[in-house]
Amino acid sequence: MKALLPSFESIFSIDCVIFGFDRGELKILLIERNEEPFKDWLALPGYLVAQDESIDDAASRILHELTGLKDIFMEQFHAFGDVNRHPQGRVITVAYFAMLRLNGAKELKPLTSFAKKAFWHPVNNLPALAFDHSEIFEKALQKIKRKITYQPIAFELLPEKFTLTQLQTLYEAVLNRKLDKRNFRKKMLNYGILKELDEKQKGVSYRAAKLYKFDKRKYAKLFKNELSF
Amino acid sequence: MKALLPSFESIFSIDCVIFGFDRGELKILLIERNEEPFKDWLALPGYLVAQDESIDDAASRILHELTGLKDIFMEQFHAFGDVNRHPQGRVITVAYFAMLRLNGAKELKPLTSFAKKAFWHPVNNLPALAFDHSEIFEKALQKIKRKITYQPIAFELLPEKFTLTQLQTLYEAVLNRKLDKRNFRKKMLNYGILKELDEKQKGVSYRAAKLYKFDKRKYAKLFKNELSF
DNA sequence: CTATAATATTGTACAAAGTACACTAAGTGA
DNA sequence: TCACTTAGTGTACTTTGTACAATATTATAG
Repeated sequence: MKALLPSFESIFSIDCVIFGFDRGELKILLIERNEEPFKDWLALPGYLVAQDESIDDAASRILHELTGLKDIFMEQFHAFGDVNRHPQGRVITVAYFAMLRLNGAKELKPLTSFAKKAFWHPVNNLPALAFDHSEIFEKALQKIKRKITYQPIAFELLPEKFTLTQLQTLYEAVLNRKLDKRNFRKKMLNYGILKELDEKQKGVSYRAAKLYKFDKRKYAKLFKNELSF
Repeated sequence: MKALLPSFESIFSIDCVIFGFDRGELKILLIERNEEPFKDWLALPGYLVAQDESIDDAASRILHELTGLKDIFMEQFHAFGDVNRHPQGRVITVAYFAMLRLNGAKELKPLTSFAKKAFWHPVNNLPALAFDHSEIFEKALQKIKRKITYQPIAFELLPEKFTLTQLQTLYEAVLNRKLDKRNFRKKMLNYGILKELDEKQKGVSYRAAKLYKFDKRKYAKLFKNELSF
């Protein structure tokens, strides 16, 4: 397909901010770059969009190629288009985020040589990242902080069965502040979107907590109502 | 500046959804196109991004060239990147929105021949728009519906001095539902971000209402708190 | 078996915010 | 001065948010 107006052509990329939650810590997925510019630097998984793919498709493909992860639902959140954000030319990027449960200890394995490796890194103490990726990450963090207060995205980060304490720890990690235990439970249970299971936590050396599941049906009914913290 | 990886080049555009509020009606700014494709169709103001301008700068420039409007603060809200959204080739677009007061009866006058004219159109009964612009508009409308519930964007749509009834009518137009007068006033006045003036409405053939101003100082203090409707 | 250590679980009183609802006041103009 | 139109106001009730601490349960060590 021939472009119409060559003087307006730009290079276009996707960057992904993938959040995970593991042992009480919020993490994001980084790659170590294997190509210039910023060779050997840490960066968000990101690459160029081809002409024959939608940006949503490109996001899925790129994440897969750089990390091995497939079938991750990502949501677009911002385009970054400063002229000099890429040292070698004009590159506009659209950033996506996703939330991911880490329980399966999913294998991370780049499928291309563009990334040396992919790995999880705690969001606290992030090192300097390539390009404007630190800025992109910050914007994503702000986005999920807001979003967790009105949509049940937290459940995407937890294993299917979880305890209320785990849920609370996650909220605290994202919001970066302590919440009151009794009030948190009251509020969560009141929403009626948790299903209490007959099972209990296993393998802990203290009183085991009840396990819960997120009840998608009930949530769908309440969809217009928003949560707030 | 030479592009690095020619096979990844795309054309890149900006589209603007500019909301205005006039005589109780929510409106948006449209242009009539003067170029193929979609010649003579109505469309959102939008054009291509040059290689040497940031996307934010491009948005301001494009709005100015197509409508004559200057110094409008726009906020980016979504990128649209389906492969076939433009009939003649791959064009990725980033959409911006803004809120504008129409009181000054600002003159709309395209500076380029790309648009025959620019004009306000009520958001109800919008005609079919060029490209995927109807979809872009819908997304913008959803965005401001959400946003008006937690940020005082309503004030950008009203004249500097306004009555509480005008403010309420605006909220009702954006949210597309009736609100209770007493509760609305109680809530608004409670936020403490309105300054009551010594003036009254003029030129009405019934009891004149008090005029208010939005108090930016007080709002800034409360910035972390959000409104909700 | 008992004691200890660790976390799970629970309730109440108060404050703040949301909601439903209808009459009186003020200004205009005939 | 009367009729019309919109401005302006309050109360009772419900819901939600918030501050705060003691008891229950289980695992493990001795």
